[in-house]
Amino acid sequence: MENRRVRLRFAPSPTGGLHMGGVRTALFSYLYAKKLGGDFILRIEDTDQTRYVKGAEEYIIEALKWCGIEPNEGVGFGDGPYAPYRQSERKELGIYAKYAKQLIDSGHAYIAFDTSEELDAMRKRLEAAKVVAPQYNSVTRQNMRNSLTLSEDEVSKLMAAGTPHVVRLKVPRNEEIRFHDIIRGWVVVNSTQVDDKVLLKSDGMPTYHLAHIVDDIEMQVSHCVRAEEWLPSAPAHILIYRYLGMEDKMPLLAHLPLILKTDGNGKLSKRDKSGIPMFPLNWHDERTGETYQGYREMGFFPEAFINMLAMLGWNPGTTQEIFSLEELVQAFSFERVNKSGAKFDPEKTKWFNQQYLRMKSDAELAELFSPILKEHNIAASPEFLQGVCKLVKEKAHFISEFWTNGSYFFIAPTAYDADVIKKRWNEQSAGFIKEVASAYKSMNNFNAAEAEATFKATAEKLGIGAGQVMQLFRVCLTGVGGGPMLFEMAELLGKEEVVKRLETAVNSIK
RNA sequence: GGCCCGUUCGUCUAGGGGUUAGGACGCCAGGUUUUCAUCCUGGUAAGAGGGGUUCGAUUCCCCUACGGGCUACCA
Repeated sequence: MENRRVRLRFAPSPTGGLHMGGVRTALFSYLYAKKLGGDFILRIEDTDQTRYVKGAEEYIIEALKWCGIEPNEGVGFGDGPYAPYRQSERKELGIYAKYAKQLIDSGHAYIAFDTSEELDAMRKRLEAAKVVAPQYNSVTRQNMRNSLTLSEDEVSKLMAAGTPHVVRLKVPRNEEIRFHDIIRGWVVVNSTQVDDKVLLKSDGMPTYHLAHIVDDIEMQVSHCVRAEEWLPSAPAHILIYRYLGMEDKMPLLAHLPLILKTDGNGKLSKRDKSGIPMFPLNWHDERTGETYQGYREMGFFPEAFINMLAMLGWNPGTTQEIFSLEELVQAFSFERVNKSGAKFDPEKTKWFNQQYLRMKSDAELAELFSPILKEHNIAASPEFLQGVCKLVKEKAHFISEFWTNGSYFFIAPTAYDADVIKKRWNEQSAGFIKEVASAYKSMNNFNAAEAEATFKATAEKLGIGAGQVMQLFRVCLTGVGGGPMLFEMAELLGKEEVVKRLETAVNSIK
């Protein structure tokens, strides 16, 4: 345990799109592994063949790549010294059966032949009898069909006949199980609360309980990081390690708090009313035909997504909120992870994206904006594009807003905000706009400062307060009442275009 | 129902026996920009309840309440 290499694994099961809670688990594991110069491993836990979803594994890999938290070992990342990293493949190697046998041989596990009908009947009986913990355990197993109640002869006979059976953990009665969690401290549970967990299913596949322990042992995993929902089964896991004689080599445990729904109560669901995605990338569920939007597709930067996720349940202990991945690696520790679940906040999530948007250079933004323009069949020079980005970035949360709020940079308006017209347009307006247009026309050096000076001079000449006509001028130029710096915008559009737009506006308003 | 985990502004959170209980998002107000947005400044708002321990408890302990998780041959 001491001085062993830091090795953390992210071990999702490919049963659907990886949601943000899973990404956060991966993130925290990645951060800790990197901080200590250890390994970050991706293991695929595909032991449930009935829930296996095609494409899920690829999705997980792509999502980790997009997030920038790439494993250095495991499925999709070049494997490594402990290959294979897919549990279905490891099962073929007989790894789990070997450990199960060891448990049976040492008297800590047994074979059970009960059918699901018999199991159901048992539970019904227990419930009817108002038994406090209706489960397969040290007392109820005495009335079931297993290698503990059947004679050796009967067992061999059933086995020889190929009778379906499972291997169960023989959990002792009334024993105190203590374990330490890095985030929660000491947790104590009485073994009477733990049921005789199935270790090996009747199809020969291990359950999660056996599989993850075997693999964590075999793969030299040092820390087992997972969501809080695993806390109740941790005592059973302690027992398995103990019976395997590996308790002293057990990974350190860290149970992460859950991410909760934005509205109301409960844990995150696939779809959320907030309009913020629950998945890193678009996820198409073939079974229902539904597509869930991803952060990537909605226009989030991976850095913003990761930053937001990191602050959900963890904090650096300072007031710093914006962290690059490298900074997170440096600052992270499980000691600063909260114990309680966190509702995630859509507004703050957008705010994070805005922060990252503002940090980008105009050239980078132009690069990101180009594909959107292409979709609209618009071509523009890099200089013009950067100029637009510079002006529109201040109020945007997403690159996509560059288009929704700034398409007028590329397409002259054909309609003018009716509210502003109604409020500001009067008998003087047309004359004023015409006057400005003609003044601009004769200018040689058309830039923001000159355009503004000329604008004001014209207003003064006509005896109009500049403030009265500014917004009107804006509407004539862009069609809308709000937007970036007015005269900067005029400079960018250029004299020709400005004059043309003003003239068009005068002719079409009213 | 049982077991486990949790509970500081609306949300994410800091702090921790004596603090004006701090920050961020949001919201509100003022200022700048003779428009809007940005930006700046300020404001709003919190330790579930009840018992202890203590000179003193948001902080430690207990109970209750509430929230969450688990209770499968799913992970």
